[in-house]
Amino acid sequence: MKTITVYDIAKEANVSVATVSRVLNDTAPVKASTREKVNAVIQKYQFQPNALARSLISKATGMIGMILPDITNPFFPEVFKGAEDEARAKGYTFFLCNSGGDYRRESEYLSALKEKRVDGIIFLGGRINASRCSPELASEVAELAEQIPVILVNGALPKSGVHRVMSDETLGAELAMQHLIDLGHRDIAFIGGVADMIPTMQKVKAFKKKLSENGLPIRPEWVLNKDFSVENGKELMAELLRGSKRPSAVMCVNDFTAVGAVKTAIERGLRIPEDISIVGYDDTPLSTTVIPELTTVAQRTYELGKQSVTLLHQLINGEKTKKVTMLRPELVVRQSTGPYRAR
Amino acid sequence: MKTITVYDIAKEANVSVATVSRVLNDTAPVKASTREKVNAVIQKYQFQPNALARSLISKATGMIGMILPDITNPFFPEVFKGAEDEARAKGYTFFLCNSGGDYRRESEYLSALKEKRVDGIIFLGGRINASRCSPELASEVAELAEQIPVILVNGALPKSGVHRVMSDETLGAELAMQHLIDLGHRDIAFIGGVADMIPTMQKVKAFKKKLSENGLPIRPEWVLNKDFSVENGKELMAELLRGSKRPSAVMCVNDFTAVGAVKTAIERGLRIPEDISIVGYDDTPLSTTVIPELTTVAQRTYELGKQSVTLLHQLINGEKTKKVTMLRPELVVRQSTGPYRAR
DNA sequence: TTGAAAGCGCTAACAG
DNA sequence: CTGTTAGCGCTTTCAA
Repeated sequence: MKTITVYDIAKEANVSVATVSRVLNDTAPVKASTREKVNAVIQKYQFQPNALARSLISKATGMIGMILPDITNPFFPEVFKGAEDEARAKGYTFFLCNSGGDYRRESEYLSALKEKRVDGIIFLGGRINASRCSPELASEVAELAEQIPVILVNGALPKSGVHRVMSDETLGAELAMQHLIDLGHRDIAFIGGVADMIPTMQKVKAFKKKLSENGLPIRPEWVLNKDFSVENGKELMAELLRGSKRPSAVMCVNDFTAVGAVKTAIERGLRIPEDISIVGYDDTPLSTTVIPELTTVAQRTYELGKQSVTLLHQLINGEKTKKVTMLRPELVVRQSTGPYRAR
Repeated sequence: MKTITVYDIAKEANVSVATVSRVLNDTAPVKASTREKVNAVIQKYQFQPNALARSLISKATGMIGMILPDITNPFFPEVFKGAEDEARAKGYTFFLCNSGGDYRRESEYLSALKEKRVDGIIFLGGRINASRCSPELASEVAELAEQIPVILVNGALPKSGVHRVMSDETLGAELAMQHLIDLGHRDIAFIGGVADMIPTMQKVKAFKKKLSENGLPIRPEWVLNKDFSVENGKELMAELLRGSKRPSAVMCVNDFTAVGAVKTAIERGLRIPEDISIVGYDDTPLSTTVIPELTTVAQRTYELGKQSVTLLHQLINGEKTKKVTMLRPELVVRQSTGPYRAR
């Protein structure tokens, strides 16, 4: 089936392709009668101009690429949704690239997106969370960012001026800790996360800082990392419970590990929050799904996506914007935390 | 910054653009020394050919569009992941379009994807689940499917031969019901879903069929629909519990409503499964997150995505494929169901 | 207002 | 093996 082009329209409407283009884009005055005639033919054939050909000339594709580590982690769909809602009005469509946090795949996608000439890229996870991101990996992104607008979400690249939108995870962790301390807890543990990923490091640092500030000892055996899964939450909670003394409160790196922690605690016959308080992070839908519902830190995930697009759009239009946008997280108190009770 | 093209490469390497193209695509023999020379220049400038220009000629973009109703529902990211994993190896990139189930937005995206000349489209939710999909809405997709390969996932269009990959939801619902009946339950309710959406209808039908087959009465007040949310699960469970007689088992349209049902049941002091059995549907990650873990029906979500791409790829290559691929769901027994106990 | 013609960056005959 | 050239489908001067 022959694809129909502006030439076909032009011929049938007895005008030139230039005129067809003009009515298509409303880019120059066209006599009303001519316009109607052309539109009629366009209607008749349901003609849609080839976006590829257009983009080839205009140098704009209306496409944004989003690279993220794991779309099955409910945090990311929320970011995506925020981004898409903001972008749709502006006429963008999204490439979604699931990197699995794998640097190789990130590179492949970066390259593919560049070839496809996306107007901008939103990058999450993977290398931009690594505490020691290799110079090659970093400069790959930094160099790309000089050709195509790039926004880093909740991450950073060593000595590169790439634009970022961030949730203040240090503050978030402090909020959670302060809450626990206000409830009278003194024996607090931290579980989950990857020790050399920046978000984890920031949280651990805030955790320790809050302990110190309040004259509480830091017990190394109460700072357990591994990954971000429910499974890991279970394991680490079990490990905590194996110790001679058990904490009265546990701060978790995210909602997944918090859920795991809750499950293990309950299995072991502990009541939450009477026997042990647990706080999550991210405020994913998961947190209201568990029993008891999770006290957690909301990092305004949706907003993260939205802001990224707003910024990206400004960048694409050549406007100057601030390098770092910091979003303020909020503590959401639900059922999994309660006052300290002496045993 | 000037974008560099094959001409720049050609000039610097002292060859013609044709030769550059040849080494780029390995489409005709090139003398080894020439090839090296060209490659060196390509390396030097980190040249990447413009995919738009390529696609304009080749009539293939390596892009697949996926339209789905709600990326924050964990069912869909899983489908996406299956699709992407399969597609990545084949060199495709994905447009992800979140329709919100809104027909208007579906149409907008359909149109945008067509303009962008995607190689194929995977369509989920929205109109293809409506029991009475208007002829215009249906033919919009059907007509598009004659120009671009389209796969419908877990849905259908009235009298249209569009290719589909489906999970057998009738069988799935029967499996769940049989399980409850085998456990000795006779007072079974069904909650959740939208009454005029096909997946809900199929499940309700299977639900009723199983009751009849086993000589059990169908109580209209025990078939409650509204939507697919956790909130709705809570509400409908509450309504069930308000009745004079309460069911000993509840089948839910999906895991969300099942979680809601579990929460309300526990709040009301019921033990699960001792006092009431609850079964979900979809086997989303949610189901292992709740306490007790959900007995549910796995519809092999990941596989759904994977198969869609396999099929789409065949269609794109002009191969003949069967119109309907039916995947067999499986019952996953966990903790939320148990034998009937007389009260 | 309108048309002719020159590209956008690349591939693919067709010659040599 | 390699170069010339004509497009792919559209927009955009430049003239008329």
